[in-house]
Amino acid sequence: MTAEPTATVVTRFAPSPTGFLHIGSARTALFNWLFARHHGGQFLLRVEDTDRERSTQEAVDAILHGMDWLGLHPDGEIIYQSKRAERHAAVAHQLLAEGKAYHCYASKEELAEMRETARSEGRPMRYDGRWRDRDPSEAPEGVDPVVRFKAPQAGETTIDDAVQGPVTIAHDQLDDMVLLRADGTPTYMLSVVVDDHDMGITHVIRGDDHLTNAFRQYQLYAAMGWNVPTFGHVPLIHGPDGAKLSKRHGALGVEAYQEMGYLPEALRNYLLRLGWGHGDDEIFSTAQAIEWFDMDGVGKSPARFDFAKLESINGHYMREADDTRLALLVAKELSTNAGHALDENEQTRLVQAMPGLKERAKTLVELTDAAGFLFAKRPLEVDEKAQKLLDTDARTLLGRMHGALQSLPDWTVDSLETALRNLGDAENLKFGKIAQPLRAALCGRTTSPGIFDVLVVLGRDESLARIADQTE
RNA sequence: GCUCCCUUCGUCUAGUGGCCUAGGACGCCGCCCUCUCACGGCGGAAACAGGGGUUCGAGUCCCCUAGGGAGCGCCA
Repeated sequence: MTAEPTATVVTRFAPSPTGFLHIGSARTALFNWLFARHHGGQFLLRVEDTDRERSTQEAVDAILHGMDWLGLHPDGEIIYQSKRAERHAAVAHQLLAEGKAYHCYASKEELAEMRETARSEGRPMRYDGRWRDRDPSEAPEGVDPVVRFKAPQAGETTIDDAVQGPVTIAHDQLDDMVLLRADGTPTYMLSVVVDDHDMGITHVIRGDDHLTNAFRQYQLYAAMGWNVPTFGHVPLIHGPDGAKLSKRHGALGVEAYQEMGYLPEALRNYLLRLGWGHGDDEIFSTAQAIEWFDMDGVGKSPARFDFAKLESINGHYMREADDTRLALLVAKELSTNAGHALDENEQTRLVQAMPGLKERAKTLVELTDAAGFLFAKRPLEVDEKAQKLLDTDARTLLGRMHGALQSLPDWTVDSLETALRNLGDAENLKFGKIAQPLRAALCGRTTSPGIFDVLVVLGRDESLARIADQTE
């Protein structure tokens, strides 16, 4: 792998495969993707699997699926960090040879003690550099040393962060970080820098939690004489209470959002709006998002996750979504969750009912539920509220409706509406008194799409049969 | 403990010294539409964390306080 200086902007998403694609990570990926697309650059994916103990193939798959579902397709090949350990180590050895790194033989106990005293004395908890200039001949027997970076001790570094603005930190706050473990494997801090450099990354857009890491990484770039990428540290997503995002509050994998019935474009729109703004705009097409996205629109403060707004946006996208696509999604939901595979007739009926259905649902789960009456077997299960509507008067009225509808020459919204309104007038009833019992009989519940649409979608035979079921 | 970051309606945000009597969206409340539920329309309540400066003028600049967050591993 070599640096590709051809593209002006190269971003990357670098998750560690230790679980699902976390919602916060998904947003980070989205920002990187958008930034790259906006600038006509590249968006690369690097799997940070150097922690062999915790990394799993399932997690890699989950991340890939999540990104795919959200439509965040990476450019180029996926880089696996674990496969690059030799190169990372080589860089460490180069640093060692140049006197910019050194062997450290301090034991874990010593390190712990160091932190303890530092803390009690009110100093930062740092490695004190005891092996920094010590002669290697003093090395204890039988101890495998780690390689530490010889970080500058005086002065300070300022990073002009694309999100946070200029941030300065004094060098005495940073200790000599470990580059190579005692077993010779590279640490994260080394690997990221080497990989980002080798991959030609120009913009490192990642979570806020890496802000202080950026300074150590900056020093590494400097020691190697490499160009330092632009950093952009985006604030983390918080829960509704302002604290860390908990599972209950949305700290889930994107597949969980899929299961909750959200559309990918809705989740994407929501995530984009969370911590980024473009004037008063709320809804963005992909093209608009790409056109408008830039780092200066990213907010500096952490945002709280709000399901209510996600639902609202999802409702918007559901209403806009294609009927056939929605019907397919509902069918899938039905077959996986209810074991009910729709036949061709049912599928057609579902598509036909979709315009009335999708306007009333905020998620695919609600949509599927609302579509239930279409496939219900007679005699219908009637829920409690609907049952209440079907009192004796209503049932006799249903009998008359049955009579009036039975003789209709054609079964269309117009003819049905005329017939039923006439009946209402004749009986001197408000139309609600007609529609509600009819809805209860037809759907087994008190809410549904417009009643004429329901009749048409169900068809003459099924409608009349369902009405008849409730008249005796 | 130390360092860094953050702070406009309940939430997401607009706002880059006068356009702010602080705008939009979600949510909430009321009304309208109406066959139910939604959608849609109209209207309403609702915020510049607090205190000092700078300035003719501060939500916007500076300082302090408070609150929140992150980092401080031979994890990533």
